[in-house]
Amino acid sequence: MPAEQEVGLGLRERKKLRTRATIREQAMRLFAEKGYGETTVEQIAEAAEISPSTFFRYFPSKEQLVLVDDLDPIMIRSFQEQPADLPVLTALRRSMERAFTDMSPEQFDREQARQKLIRSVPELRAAQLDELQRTIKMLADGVAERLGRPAGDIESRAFAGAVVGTILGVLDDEHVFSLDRMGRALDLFEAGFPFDKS
Amino acid sequence: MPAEQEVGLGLRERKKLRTRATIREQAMRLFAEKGYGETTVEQIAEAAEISPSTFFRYFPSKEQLVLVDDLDPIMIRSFQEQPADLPVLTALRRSMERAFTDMSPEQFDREQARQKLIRSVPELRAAQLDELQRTIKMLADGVAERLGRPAGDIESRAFAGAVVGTILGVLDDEHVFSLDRMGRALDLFEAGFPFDKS
DNA sequence: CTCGAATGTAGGAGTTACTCTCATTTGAGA
DNA sequence: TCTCAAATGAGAGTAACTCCTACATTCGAG
Repeated sequence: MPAEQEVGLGLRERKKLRTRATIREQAMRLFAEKGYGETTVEQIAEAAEISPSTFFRYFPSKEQLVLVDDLDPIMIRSFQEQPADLPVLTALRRSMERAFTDMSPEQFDREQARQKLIRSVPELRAAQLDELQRTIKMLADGVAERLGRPAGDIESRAFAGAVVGTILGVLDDEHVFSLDRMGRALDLFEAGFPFDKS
Repeated sequence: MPAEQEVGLGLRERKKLRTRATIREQAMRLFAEKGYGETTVEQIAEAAEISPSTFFRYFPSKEQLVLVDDLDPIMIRSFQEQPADLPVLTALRRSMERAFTDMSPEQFDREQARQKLIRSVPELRAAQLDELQRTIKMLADGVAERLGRPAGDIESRAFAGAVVGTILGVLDDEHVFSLDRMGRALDLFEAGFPFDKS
C-alpha cells in the first residue's frame, strides 16, 4: 500500500523516496538523541540499513541532509499564487500565513526541530547562507515579475534582501520559527522604520 | 627592527604576530596559485615553515583563516565615531565611505581578493553567515545606542537586518566590494522602496 | 645570571567526512 | 524469462581536524 505521494511511480522510484525519507528520519532521531557532531554518517547508514557510500548518493553531505528545505518551494508557490494586484508586502504576508496554516502539526514540529538544530550547530548555521541567498534570489525574481520589472534588476534585489534581512534580524534562538515574529518584521518594514527621522 | 604594530610587545608576542601573518600570506598566495580546495593545510604549513599542528593553533580551521575579518571592527569604530545627532543611515553611509577611503591600496586589494575568494568557494561562502549575523548584531547595538533604545530591542534588530540585507541583495559576483553598490543600496533603503505603493 | 615555570612547537596516532572504483544486485521493459 | 540500466555495497584512499606527548624557547623571580 504505497503512500499518496508515491502513486504513479515505479517500484524503483518509490523505494528511492522511502530510502531518502528513512535516512532523514533516522538521522534526525540520532541527532536528537546524541547530538549532530556525535553522530557519524556510518551510524546513520547503519540505522537506515544502507551502506555509507549509499548515504552520499542520497545526500551530498551530512550538512545538506539537514539543510535541504521542503518549505521554501511551498512558500514561493504560494507567493506566486497571490493575486497580482496586491502590494508585494501584502502578498508576501498572506503567503507566509498560508504556508504556516497549511502545514500539518507534524510538519510544523519537524520544521521547528530542524530550525533549532541548525541554529544550535555552528557548522549548520554557517552553511545556511547559501540557502538564504537562494531565498533572496527567488523572492527578488518573484518581486520583479510582480512589479513588471526585468528579472534580476537591482531594485527588486535590494527590496528582497531588505525583507529577508529584516526577518533574519528579528529571529533569535527563542523565536526560530514564529509566524508572529515574521509578521512583526513585515510590520516594521512596511512602516519604513519610522524611528530614524532625525 | 620590529614593525609599528609590534612595539611594546615581548619577543613571544611579536613572533606570534609574524607567524600568523606569514601563514595568511602564504595561504593566500597558494590559494591564488592553485585554488582553495587544491591547497592542503600541510602545504600551507610547509610554506609558512611550521608544522600542521601549529597551523591549527593559529587558526581554528582552514576556513577561518580566510574568513577572519580585519575590516569589520574598523567599520564599527568609525560608525561609533560619527556625531550622535546624525540620522543612523547618514552615519552609516559616512562611516562606510571613510572606511573605504582610509584603506591603503594594498589593504583594498587584499580585501577584494579575499571577498572574491569567499564568493567563489561554496564552502567559504556558506561559512559566512555567522559573520553576517555578527555584523547585524553589532550594527543593531550601535543603532540602539544611537537612538537611545535598549540594546537588543527588536526594532533596532529589524532595522539592522534590513540594512545589511539590502546591501547583501545588491552585491553580486561582479560587485563584491564596491562602495558604489553599497551606497546605492542605502539610497534605495532610504527612499523606502517607493515602487511598491499599489 | 640562573633556574623553574609557562608557553609554544613538532611529531605522530587516530577519527571522520567524503571520493572513486569496481563487482554485484535489483528493477524495468521486451 | 532475458537483458540492460540503474542502484547498491565494499574497500581503498585523501584531507581536515583532534589529542597526546616530548622537546625547545621565552619569561619572570630571586
